[in-house]
Amino acid sequence: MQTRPDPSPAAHERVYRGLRTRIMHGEIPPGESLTLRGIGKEFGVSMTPARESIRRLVAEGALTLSASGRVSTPEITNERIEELAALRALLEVELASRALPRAHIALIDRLQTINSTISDVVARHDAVGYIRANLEFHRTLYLRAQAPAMLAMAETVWLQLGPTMRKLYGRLHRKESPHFHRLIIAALKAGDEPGLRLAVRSDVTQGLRMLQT
Amino acid sequence: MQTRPDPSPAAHERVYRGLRTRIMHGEIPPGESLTLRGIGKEFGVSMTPARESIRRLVAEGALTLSASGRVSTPEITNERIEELAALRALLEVELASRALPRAHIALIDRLQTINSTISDVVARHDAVGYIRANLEFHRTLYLRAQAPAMLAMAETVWLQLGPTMRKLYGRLHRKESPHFHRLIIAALKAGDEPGLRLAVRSDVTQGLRMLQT
DNA sequence: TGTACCGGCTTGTGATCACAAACATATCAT
DNA sequence: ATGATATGTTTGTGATCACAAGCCGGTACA
Repeated sequence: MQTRPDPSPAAHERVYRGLRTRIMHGEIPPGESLTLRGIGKEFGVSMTPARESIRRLVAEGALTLSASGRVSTPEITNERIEELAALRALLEVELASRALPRAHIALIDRLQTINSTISDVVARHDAVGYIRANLEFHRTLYLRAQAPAMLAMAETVWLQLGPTMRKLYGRLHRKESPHFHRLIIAALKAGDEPGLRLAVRSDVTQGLRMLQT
Repeated sequence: MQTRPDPSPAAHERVYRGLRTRIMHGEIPPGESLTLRGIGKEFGVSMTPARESIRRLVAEGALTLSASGRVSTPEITNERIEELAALRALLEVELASRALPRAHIALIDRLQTINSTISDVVARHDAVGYIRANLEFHRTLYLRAQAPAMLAMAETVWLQLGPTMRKLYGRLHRKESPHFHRLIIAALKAGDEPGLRLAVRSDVTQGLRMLQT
C-alpha cells in the first residue's frame, strides 16, 4: 500500500483541498467574495467545516478577511506583486540549487514531458491548464531538494499569487512560455549551478513583472 | 483615532494571539499535547473558537496534527532545523538589505536600546525574555523594509522554531549574545550592505547551528 | 511473568441553533 | 430629485449536543 493514510478524509479537509486548488489554479478572480453557507452548500457540509477551511486559507494568505469577517480573494497591489515575486525568486532559486546534485536523468525526462504538456496547453489557450502544468513543473523539480518546509513556503506564495495568475496568463498570448524552462533543463543537464539559479530567477520574475501596471 | 479597528476582538482571535505568542516565545516545550476542551476552558470559551485558533496555528506550522486529530507542539528534527535556519537566513538577509536605505538614526537608537535590554535579560538568565527581546530586535529592523508579506513569512519561521528556541537558549549560558547585533548596527551606520548581509546571516545561523545534536 | 482483550473515558468532528452586526433596499422628508 | 433613515435579510460568531474513533486502564489467559 503506497499512500493511503485515511480512507475517508475529514470534511474540512475536503473543503480545504477543493478551495485551495481552485485558488492556486486561478479559477477564482481577485475580489470575489465567499460566504460560509454558500461554501457549505456547495460541498454538502455544514458551516463548521467550511469555517475551518476558510480559517486555514486565510492563515496561508490565500484569502483575506474584512473587518466584519467577510472573506474574499485578495485584490493584489503592485507592491505586493513585487514582494511575492521576490519571495518566489529567493525560495525557488534555493530549492533548485538544492535539487541540482540529486537531479538524475529520470527527473529531467519527467520535466521534459511536463514541458511538452505545457506547449500543448498553451496552443489550446487553456489558462487554468497552463497554470497547473507550470506549477507541476516547478514542484517536480523542487521535490528533489528534500526540503519540505521550504517547499511548503514556496507553495504558500503560489497560493497567494493564484487569483492574479489567471489575469496574467490571460493577457499572455504568445507561446514563448517554455523558453526559460528549457534553460533550466539545460543547466540541470550540465550541472551548471550559476546557470540554473539565473534561469530559475528569470523564469519566476519574467511573468510577474508584466503584471505591474 | 489612531488604531482602533475593533474594540472587542473576537474570541478566536484572542485565543489565537495568546497561544501564538506563547509558542513563539518558547513557553511550550516540544512534544507537548493540547486539547480543544482544555484550551477552551483556559481561555473561558467553548470548543469552537479553540478549534479555529488551532487550525490557524497548524496552518502556520506552529503546531502539528496527528493522524487522529490530536494537536501538539512539533518535535523538531535536525533536518528541519537546518531548513528553517536556511529560510531565516534567506528571508532576513533580504529584509535587512531592504531596510538598509531607510535606516535613520532613530531606528538605530531604538535597536541599541533593545540591545541593552537583551544584555539585562541575559544577565538575569531569563530565557523567555531573551527570546522576546531578540525577536523584537529583528522585527524592529525588518519593519523598515516595508515588505509585509516577507515579514509575515519570517515570523512564520520564528513561530515554527519557537518550541526549540527554548531548548536552545536554555543551553546557552554565556552572554556573548549581542555580539552579532553590534555588527548589524555597525553595518547599518556605515551603510555597508555586504557587511550587513553577512552580519545578519551570522546572527541567524550561529544560534541554530548549535542545536543540531 | 508477559501478552492480548475489553471496558470506560477522553477527544476531535460536524450539525444545529440563537444572536448580533452588517448590508441592501425601500421609504420618507426636504 | 436627492439624501438620510428605517427595516428586512444576509452573514459571521460562538455555544451546545450527539456521535465515532482513539487512548488507557485493568483483567484474564497462556
